[in-house]
Amino acid sequence: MDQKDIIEFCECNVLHPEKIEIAHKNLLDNESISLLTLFFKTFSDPTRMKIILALKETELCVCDLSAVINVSQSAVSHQLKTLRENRLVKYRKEGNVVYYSLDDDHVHVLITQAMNHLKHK
Amino acid sequence: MDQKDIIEFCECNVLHPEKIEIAHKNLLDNESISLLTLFFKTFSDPTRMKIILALKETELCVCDLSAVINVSQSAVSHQLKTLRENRLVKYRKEGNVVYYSLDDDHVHVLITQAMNHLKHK
DNA sequence: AATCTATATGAATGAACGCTCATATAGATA
DNA sequence: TATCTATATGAGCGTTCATTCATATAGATT
Repeated sequence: MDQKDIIEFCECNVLHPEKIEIAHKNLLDNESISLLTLFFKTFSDPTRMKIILALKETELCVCDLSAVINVSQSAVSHQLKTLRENRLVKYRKEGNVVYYSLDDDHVHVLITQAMNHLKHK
Repeated sequence: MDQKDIIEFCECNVLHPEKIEIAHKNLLDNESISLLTLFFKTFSDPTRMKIILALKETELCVCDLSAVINVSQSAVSHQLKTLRENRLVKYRKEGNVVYYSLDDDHVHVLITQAMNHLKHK
Protein backbone atom coordinates (compact mmCIF):
# COMPACT_ATOMS: atom_id res chain seq x y z
CA MET A 1 0.00 0.00 0.00
CA ASP A 2 1.30 3.39 -0.98
CA GLN A 3 1.58 6.01 1.75
CA LYS A 4 0.29 8.56 -0.73
CA ASP A 5 -2.92 6.56 -1.05
CA ILE A 6 -3.33 6.37 2.67
CA ILE A 7 -3.48 10.09 3.28
CA GLU A 8 -5.57 10.94 0.25
CA PHE A 9 -8.78 11.52 2.18
CA CYS A 10 -7.25 12.42 5.51
CA GLU A 11 -6.92 16.01 6.53
CA CYS A 12 -5.06 15.29 9.75
CA ASN A 13 -1.68 13.87 10.66
CA VAL A 14 -2.16 11.42 13.49
CA LEU A 15 -1.42 8.28 11.54
CA HIS A 16 -0.31 5.05 13.16
CA PRO A 17 1.43 3.09 10.39
CA GLU A 18 1.68 -0.21 12.30
CA LYS A 19 -1.98 -0.14 13.22
CA ILE A 20 -2.96 0.92 9.73
CA GLU A 21 -1.00 -1.98 8.32
CA ILE A 22 -2.91 -4.43 10.51
CA ALA A 23 -6.25 -2.78 9.75
CA HIS A 24 -5.56 -2.85 6.04
CA LYS A 25 -4.99 -6.59 6.10
CA ASN A 26 -8.48 -7.15 7.43
CA LEU A 27 -10.21 -5.14 4.74
CA LEU A 28 -11.90 -6.93 1.86
CA ASP A 29 -12.04 -6.07 -1.82
CA ASN A 30 -14.90 -3.86 -2.95
CA GLU A 31 -16.68 -6.78 -4.59
CA SER A 32 -16.82 -8.71 -1.32
CA ILE A 33 -17.82 -5.63 0.65
CA SER A 34 -20.64 -5.02 -1.78
CA LEU A 35 -21.93 -8.59 -1.64
CA LEU A 36 -21.71 -8.61 2.13
CA THR A 37 -23.55 -5.33 2.69
CA LEU A 38 -26.23 -6.21 0.15
CA PHE A 39 -26.74 -9.51 1.96
CA PHE A 40 -27.20 -7.77 5.30
CA LYS A 41 -29.43 -5.14 3.72
CA THR A 42 -31.82 -7.90 2.75
CA PHE A 43 -32.34 -8.61 6.44
CA SER A 44 -32.75 -4.97 7.39
CA ASP A 45 -36.39 -4.61 6.46
CA PRO A 46 -39.20 -5.71 8.82
CA THR A 47 -41.42 -7.12 6.08
CA ARG A 48 -38.62 -9.22 4.62
CA MET A 49 -37.58 -10.38 8.08
CA LYS A 50 -41.13 -11.46 8.85
CA ILE A 51 -41.32 -13.38 5.58
CA ILE A 52 -38.10 -15.21 6.39
CA LEU A 53 -39.31 -16.01 9.89
CA ALA A 54 -42.68 -17.20 8.62
CA LEU A 55 -41.03 -19.54 6.14
CA LYS A 56 -38.77 -21.10 8.74
CA GLU A 57 -40.64 -24.40 9.00
CA THR A 58 -43.10 -24.45 6.14
CA GLU A 59 -43.71 -23.24 2.64
CA LEU A 60 -46.48 -20.66 2.18
CA CYS A 61 -48.30 -19.18 -0.78
CA VAL A 62 -48.29 -15.42 -1.29
CA CYS A 63 -51.75 -15.12 0.18
CA ASP A 64 -50.74 -17.06 3.29
CA LEU A 65 -47.74 -14.80 3.75
CA SER A 66 -49.86 -11.71 3.30
CA ALA A 67 -52.23 -13.00 5.96
CA VAL A 68 -49.61 -14.13 8.45
CA ILE A 69 -47.54 -10.98 8.48
CA ASN A 70 -50.44 -8.59 7.89
CA VAL A 71 -49.07 -6.81 4.86
CA SER A 72 -50.80 -6.22 1.52
CA GLN A 73 -50.41 -8.80 -1.22
CA SER A 74 -48.59 -6.28 -3.39
CA ALA A 75 -46.09 -5.37 -0.69
CA VAL A 76 -45.40 -9.04 0.00
CA SER A 77 -44.96 -9.77 -3.67
CA HIS A 78 -42.51 -6.89 -4.08
CA GLN A 79 -40.42 -8.06 -1.14
CA LEU A 80 -40.53 -11.65 -2.36
CA LYS A 81 -38.95 -10.40 -5.54
CA THR A 82 -36.10 -8.91 -3.54
CA LEU A 83 -35.69 -12.12 -1.57
CA ARG A 84 -35.74 -14.13 -4.80
CA GLU A 85 -33.08 -11.92 -6.35
CA ASN A 86 -30.92 -12.44 -3.29
CA ARG A 87 -31.47 -16.19 -3.51
CA LEU A 88 -33.01 -16.39 -0.08
CA VAL A 89 -36.29 -17.93 -1.19
CA LYS A 90 -37.31 -20.29 -3.92
CA TYR A 91 -40.79 -21.09 -5.22
CA ARG A 92 -42.89 -23.69 -6.92
CA LYS A 93 -46.10 -23.17 -8.87
CA GLU A 94 -49.24 -25.20 -8.51
CA GLY A 95 -51.91 -23.91 -10.84
CA ASN A 96 -51.99 -20.19 -10.29
CA VAL A 97 -50.84 -20.49 -6.69
CA VAL A 98 -47.16 -19.87 -5.98
CA TYR A 99 -45.59 -21.50 -2.94
CA TYR A 100 -42.50 -19.90 -1.46
CA SER A 101 -39.96 -21.54 0.79
CA LEU A 102 -36.48 -20.79 2.09
CA ASP A 103 -33.73 -21.42 -0.40
CA ASP A 104 -31.25 -21.90 2.44
CA ASP A 105 -32.32 -22.92 5.93
CA HIS A 106 -28.92 -21.83 7.16
CA VAL A 107 -29.99 -18.18 7.32
CA HIS A 108 -31.90 -18.94 10.51
CA VAL A 109 -28.64 -19.75 12.25
CA LEU A 110 -27.52 -16.23 11.44
CA ILE A 111 -30.75 -14.68 12.68
CA THR A 112 -30.59 -16.69 15.90
CA GLN A 113 -27.04 -15.53 16.50
CA ALA A 114 -27.99 -11.94 15.87
CA MET A 115 -30.80 -12.35 18.39
CA ASN A 116 -28.39 -13.75 20.96
CA HIS A 117 -26.03 -10.89 20.31
CA LEU A 118 -28.83 -8.42 21.01
CA LYS A 119 -29.94 -10.20 24.15
CA HIS A 120 -26.49 -9.94 25.67
CA LYS A 121 -26.30 -6.18 25.15
CA MET B 1 -54.86 -15.72 16.73
CA ASP B 2 -58.15 -14.52 15.40
CA GLN B 3 -59.16 -15.66 11.93
CA LYS B 4 -60.51 -12.17 11.32
CA ASP B 5 -57.04 -10.74 11.91
CA ILE B 6 -55.51 -13.21 9.52
CA ILE B 7 -57.46 -12.18 6.47
CA GLU B 8 -57.42 -8.47 7.15
CA PHE B 9 -54.79 -7.66 4.51
CA CYS B 10 -55.46 -10.56 2.18
CA GLU B 11 -57.57 -10.13 -0.91
CA CYS B 12 -57.48 -13.79 -1.89
CA ASN B 13 -58.81 -17.03 -0.48
CA VAL B 14 -56.09 -19.62 -0.73
CA LEU B 15 -55.37 -19.90 2.97
CA HIS B 16 -53.70 -22.93 4.52
CA PRO B 17 -54.67 -22.79 8.20
CA GLU B 18 -52.25 -25.52 9.38
CA LYS B 19 -49.32 -23.90 7.62
CA ILE B 20 -50.33 -20.47 8.83
CA GLU B 21 -50.44 -21.79 12.38
CA ILE B 22 -46.88 -23.06 12.11
CA ALA B 23 -45.68 -19.87 10.42
CA HIS B 24 -47.29 -17.73 13.05
CA LYS B 25 -45.42 -19.53 15.84
CA ASN B 26 -42.11 -18.55 14.29
CA LEU B 27 -42.90 -14.85 14.10
CA LEU B 28 -41.46 -12.50 16.70
CA ASP B 29 -43.02 -9.54 18.45
CA ASN B 30 -42.62 -6.16 16.77
CA GLU B 31 -40.05 -5.04 19.31
CA SER B 32 -37.76 -7.96 18.49
CA ILE B 33 -38.30 -7.54 14.76
CA SER B 34 -37.36 -3.91 15.04
CA LEU B 35 -34.21 -4.57 17.04
CA LEU B 36 -33.18 -7.33 14.69
CA THR B 37 -33.66 -5.37 11.48
CA LEU B 38 -31.95 -2.29 12.91
CA PHE B 39 -29.03 -4.47 13.88
CA PHE B 40 -28.71 -5.87 10.36
CA LYS B 41 -29.17 -2.42 8.86
CA THR B 42 -26.05 -1.31 10.67
CA PHE B 43 -24.10 -3.85 8.63
CA SER B 44 -25.72 -2.89 5.35
CA ASP B 45 -23.56 0.12 4.57
CA PRO B 46 -20.11 -0.25 2.91
CA THR B 47 -18.47 2.49 4.99
CA ARG B 48 -19.69 1.02 8.27
CA MET B 49 -18.68 -2.47 7.18
CA LYS B 50 -15.18 -1.26 6.32
CA ILE B 51 -14.87 0.42 9.71
CA ILE B 52 -15.86 -2.79 11.47
CA LEU B 53 -13.43 -4.82 9.38
CA ALA B 54 -10.62 -2.33 9.98
CA LEU B 55 -11.15 -2.46 13.74
CA LYS B 56 -11.07 -6.26 13.85
CA GLU B 57 -7.63 -6.55 15.39
CA THR B 58 -6.65 -3.08 16.52
CA GLU B 59 -8.00 0.21 17.74
CA LEU B 60 -7.68 3.17 15.36
CA CYS B 61 -8.15 6.91 15.67
CA VAL B 62 -10.62 8.67 13.38
CA CYS B 63 -7.81 9.86 11.13
CA ASP B 64 -6.43 6.34 10.78
CA LEU B 65 -9.86 5.05 9.86
CA SER B 66 -10.35 7.81 7.34
CA ALA B 67 -7.02 6.91 5.76
CA VAL B 68 -7.48 3.14 5.77
CA ILE B 69 -10.91 3.06 4.20
CA ASN B 70 -10.44 6.13 2.01
CA VAL B 71 -13.45 8.07 3.17
CA SER B 72 -13.59 11.68 4.36
CA GLN B 73 -13.11 12.42 8.05
CA SER B 74 -16.62 13.78 8.29
CA ALA B 75 -18.21 10.73 6.69
CA VAL B 76 -16.25 8.43 9.00
CA SER B 77 -17.24 10.46 12.02
CA HIS B 78 -20.92 10.36 11.07
CA GLN B 79 -20.82 6.59 10.63
CA LEU B 80 -18.92 6.15 13.88
CA LYS B 81 -21.80 7.90 15.56
CA THR B 82 -24.20 5.34 14.12
CA LEU B 83 -21.94 2.49 15.21
CA ARG B 84 -21.65 4.02 18.66
CA GLU B 85 -25.41 4.35 18.97
CA ASN B 86 -25.74 0.70 18.02
CA ARG B 87 -23.12 -0.24 20.62
CA LEU B 88 -20.84 -1.79 18.06
CA VAL B 89 -17.82 0.40 18.82
CA LYS B 90 -16.47 2.04 21.92
CA TYR B 91 -13.82 4.75 22.23
CA ARG B 92 -11.21 6.24 24.50
CA LYS B 93 -9.77 9.74 24.37
CA GLU B 94 -6.11 10.62 24.57
CA GLY B 95 -5.68 14.35 24.32
CA ASN B 96 -7.73 15.42 21.36
CA VAL B 97 -7.29 12.09 19.61
CA VAL B 98 -10.16 9.60 19.86
CA TYR B 99 -9.38 5.91 19.53
CA TYR B 100 -12.16 3.61 18.42
CA SER B 101 -12.33 -0.12 18.93
CA LEU B 102 -14.94 -2.86 18.64
CA ASP B 103 -17.34 -3.03 21.54
CA ASP B 104 -17.98 -6.69 20.82
CA ASP B 105 -15.51 -8.87 18.93
CA HIS B 106 -18.29 -11.38 18.44
CA VAL B 107 -19.69 -9.49 15.46
CA HIS B 108 -16.86 -10.84 13.34
CA VAL B 109 -18.20 -14.35 13.80
CA LEU B 110 -21.41 -13.14 12.21
CA ILE B 111 -19.63 -11.46 9.33
CA THR B 112 -17.52 -14.55 8.69
CA GLN B 113 -20.64 -16.69 8.61
CA ALA B 114 -22.33 -14.33 6.20
CA MET B 115 -19.25 -14.53 3.99
CA ASN B 116 -19.33 -18.32 4.05
CA HIS B 117 -23.00 -18.22 3.19
CA LEU B 118 -22.25 -16.08 0.15
CA LYS B 119 -19.37 -18.26 -0.96
CA HIS B 120 -21.56 -21.33 -1.09
CA LYS B 121 -24.12 -19.65 -3.32
C1' DA C 1 -4.49 34.23 25.53
C1' DA C 2 -4.16 32.94 20.78
C1' DT C 3 -3.71 29.56 17.54
C1' DC C 4 -3.51 24.96 15.75
C1' DT C 5 -5.38 20.35 15.31
C1' DA C 6 -8.48 16.26 15.77
C1' DT C 7 -13.02 15.27 15.99
C1' DA C 8 -18.06 16.17 16.05
C1' DT C 9 -22.18 17.78 14.10
C1' DG C 10 -26.09 20.53 11.77
C1' DA C 11 -28.01 21.54 7.26
C1' DA C 12 -28.55 20.55 2.58
C1' DT C 13 -28.67 17.43 -1.27
C1' DG C 14 -29.38 13.45 -3.92
C1' DA C 15 -30.12 8.64 -4.15
C1' DA C 16 -32.26 4.43 -2.49
C1' DC C 17 -36.29 2.15 -1.21
C1' DG C 18 -40.83 0.46 0.71
C1' DC C 19 -45.49 1.16 0.17
C1' DT C 20 -49.88 2.02 -2.46
C1' DC C 21 -52.57 2.05 -6.46
C1' DA C 22 -53.60 0.56 -10.80
C1' DT C 23 -52.97 -2.76 -14.02
C1' DA C 24 -50.98 -6.87 -16.36
C1' DT C 25 -50.55 -11.82 -16.69
C1' DA C 26 -51.35 -16.58 -16.32
C1' DG C 27 -53.84 -20.36 -14.85
C1' DA C 28 -58.54 -22.19 -13.57
C1' DT C 29 -63.32 -22.55 -14.13
C1' DA C 30 -67.80 -21.93 -16.20
C1' DT D 1 -64.34 -18.07 -25.19
C1' DA D 2 -65.30 -15.29 -21.22
C1' DT D 3 -64.63 -14.60 -16.56
C1' DC D 4 -62.56 -15.22 -12.12
C1' DT D 5 -58.54 -15.58 -9.14
C1' DA D 6 -53.63 -15.51 -7.52
C1' DT D 7 -49.64 -13.29 -8.33
C1' DA D 8 -46.47 -9.90 -10.50
C1' DT D 9 -45.07 -5.40 -11.63
C1' DG D 10 -44.63 -0.38 -13.23
C1' DA D 11 -45.36 4.38 -11.70
C1' DG D 12 -45.71 7.66 -8.21
C1' DC D 13 -45.04 9.23 -3.50
C1' DG D 14 -42.98 9.92 0.83
C1' DT D 15 -39.35 8.73 3.85
C1' DT D 16 -34.78 7.35 5.11
C1' DC D 17 -30.09 7.98 4.89
C1' DA D 18 -25.07 8.59 3.29
C1' DT D 19 -22.33 12.09 1.82
C1' DT D 20 -20.52 16.91 1.51
C1' DC D 21 -19.79 21.43 3.18
C1' DA D 22 -19.39 24.56 6.69
C1' DT D 23 -18.75 25.24 11.27
C1' DA D 24 -18.38 24.13 16.28
C1' DT D 25 -15.74 22.24 20.06
C1' DA D 26 -12.15 20.66 22.89
C1' DG D 27 -7.55 19.68 23.82
C1' DA D 28 -2.62 20.90 22.70
C1' DT D 29 0.96 24.06 21.66
C1' DT D 30 3.06 28.50 21.25
